[in-house]
Amino acid sequence: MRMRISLTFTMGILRAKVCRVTWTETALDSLRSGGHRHGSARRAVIELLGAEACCASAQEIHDRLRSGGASIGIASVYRALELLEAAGLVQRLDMAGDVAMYERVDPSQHHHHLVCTDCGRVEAFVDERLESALRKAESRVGFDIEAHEVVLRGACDDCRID
Amino acid sequence: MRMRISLTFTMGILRAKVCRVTWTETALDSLRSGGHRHGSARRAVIELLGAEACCASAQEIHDRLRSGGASIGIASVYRALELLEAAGLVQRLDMAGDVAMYERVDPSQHHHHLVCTDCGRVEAFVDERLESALRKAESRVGFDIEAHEVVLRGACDDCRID
DNA sequence: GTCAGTGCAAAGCTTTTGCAGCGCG
DNA sequence: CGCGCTGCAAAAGCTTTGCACTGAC
Repeated sequence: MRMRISLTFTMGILRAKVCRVTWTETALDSLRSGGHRHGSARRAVIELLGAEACCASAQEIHDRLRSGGASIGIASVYRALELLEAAGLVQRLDMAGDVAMYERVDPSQHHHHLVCTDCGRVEAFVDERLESALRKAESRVGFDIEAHEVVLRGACDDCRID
Repeated sequence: MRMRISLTFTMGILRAKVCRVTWTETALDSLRSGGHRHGSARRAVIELLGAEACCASAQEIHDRLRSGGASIGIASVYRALELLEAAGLVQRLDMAGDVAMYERVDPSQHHHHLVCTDCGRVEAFVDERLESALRKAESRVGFDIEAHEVVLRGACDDCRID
C-alpha cells in the first residue's frame, strides 16, 4: 500500500514536471505564431498556469503573482486568460457560481472535477471508463461535440463525518 | 418517422403537464411546511419554473413575468431562487459563464445539457446509459456524491454547417 | 395586528473597457 | 521606433443588501 502511494506520488511529480515545460512552451510558441508578443504579464500568467495542477480563479492568479513580487494588474490577468481561452490553450470552468475558474488544456491530463458542497474545495479526478461512456453518449446525441465537462458534488474527505 | 415524432411530442406534452402540477404543488407545500408564506412574487416564480421545461436565467424569469403583467422586482426573483435552491427544489447551473441559470429539480425528468459553442443555446438531453456510467464512476471516486452535472459543448443543429 | 415578503434603489462583486505610457521585436 | 502590451482607474454587468411598506395568515 505504501509502495503504491509512493509510486503514484513519484509519477505525479514527473508528469507535472514534464507537462509544465511542455504546456508552457506550447502556449508561448502558439501565441507567438499567432503574431503576439510576450509581455511580462502574459508570460507570468502562462508560467503560473503551466505550473498549476488544477483550476484557479483570476483573483487567485493575480494574488499569487503579486505575492511573488510581480506588479501585475488584474486586467492583464483577464486579458491573458481571454486570449489563451480563444486559442484553445485554457479552459474556463464555472463551478463555483460566483467566480470563473481557469485551467490549462492538456489532452494528456484530461480530467473532471469534484466540488465539495460544504467547503467548496475543488479536486480533479480521472476515470477512463467514464470518458468512454461520455464518448458514446456524445455520438448518440447527434451533435458535433467539441468538449465536455463533468462536475460531481458531494462532501470531500475533510468535510465528511462518517 | 412522422409517427415517432408525433408520439414523442404527445408524451412530452403529457409529461410536462403532469410535472408542472406536481412540482409546483410540491414546491409550494414544501415552502409552506418550512414556515414560509406565499407572496405574489415567490408564487409567480414557482409557477413559471414549474411550467418551464429547461433552465432560465434570473433576468429571463423577471422579463417573462413582467411581460405577463406582474410588477415583480428582480430582487424578489433572486430571493425566491435562493430560497428554492436552499430547499433543494431548484438547481443553479453555471454554463453560460456570465449569468447563472436555474431550473426545477425533478427526479422524474433528470437530464443534462448541450450548449452551443456558436449561439449559446442550451438544450436538454437524457441518456440512461450515461447515467449508469456516472453512478459507477461516483462509487469509484469514494466520495458521497449528492449531485452531478454534465455539459456537452458543440455546434447545435442550426449553427452546424455540414 | 404582526411580521414575512416585496419593490425600489443603492451597494458589492467580478469582469470589461478606456487610456496614456512602456517596452518587445 | 512603431504598435502591441501593460497597469491603473473607471465603467459595466450580475447579484445582493437596506429599507420602508404591503399584504398573508
